[in-house]
Amino acid sequence: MEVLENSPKERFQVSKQKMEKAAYILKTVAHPIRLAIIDLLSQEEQMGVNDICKILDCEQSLVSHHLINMKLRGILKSQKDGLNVYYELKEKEITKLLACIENCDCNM
Amino acid sequence: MEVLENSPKERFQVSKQKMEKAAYILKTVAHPIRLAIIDLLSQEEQMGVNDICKILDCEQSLVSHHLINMKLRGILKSQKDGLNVYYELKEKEITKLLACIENCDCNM
DNA sequence: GCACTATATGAAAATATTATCATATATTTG
DNA sequence: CAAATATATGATAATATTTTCATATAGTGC
Repeated sequence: MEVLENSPKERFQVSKQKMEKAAYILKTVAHPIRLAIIDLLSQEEQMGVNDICKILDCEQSLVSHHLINMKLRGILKSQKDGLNVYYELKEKEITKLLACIENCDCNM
Repeated sequence: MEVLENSPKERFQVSKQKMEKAAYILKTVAHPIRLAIIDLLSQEEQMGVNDICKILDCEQSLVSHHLINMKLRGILKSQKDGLNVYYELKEKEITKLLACIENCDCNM
């Protein structure tokens, strides 16, 4: 049984923080290139920067920026092997977002 | 049995479009105020603009912009009753996004 | 019609995100 | 060590999003 309840103000603060965190994750991911990267990495486990560039038909530098940013924000991790850097999903849960959105036809 | 397969290029185009659409929805929603509104409307079914303003402690004009934008992009719908305008989720599925994100602790 | 309330609108300012380009760094190979 | 390759970096430009403010519109009650 729940005994300690938060005051309305506390509850508000808690939910505010929660929303900020959620928005932060969503923003990190709300971009076609980034979603495509996540999609690739949900199928492929690991992938080198150049492969990603080729598949997405995207400039190396742009892809690199996106990868690094997503890594910084805790969505990806990477692993170096010689000249190559392999990126990987840090948190596979994130792929559920894509599934979740696909189910949600927001009549567009 | 699937007979017609897409060519790699077609497949790429399809997935590109899918990612753009998904990103569009995610962007619409990836903001603390908007998530808070969605959260409220997942509990309350319908809510007037002013109530939302008060609960979120947010300027009327700002809230209105967010509401109208989300409506425009197919996340909300609204209903007028006298002076008041009541907003409502158009697609309840969208609340699953929040649940989905909460499960996904992207170590932050 | 006047005052009041609720909501919308639009322009401008403030911020944040994304793309591009030139170049740096690091690793491998010969 | 020079050349080649893969990736990262950083500044800037291009764009997009968010906030603010002033004001418009529209409905209610007197």
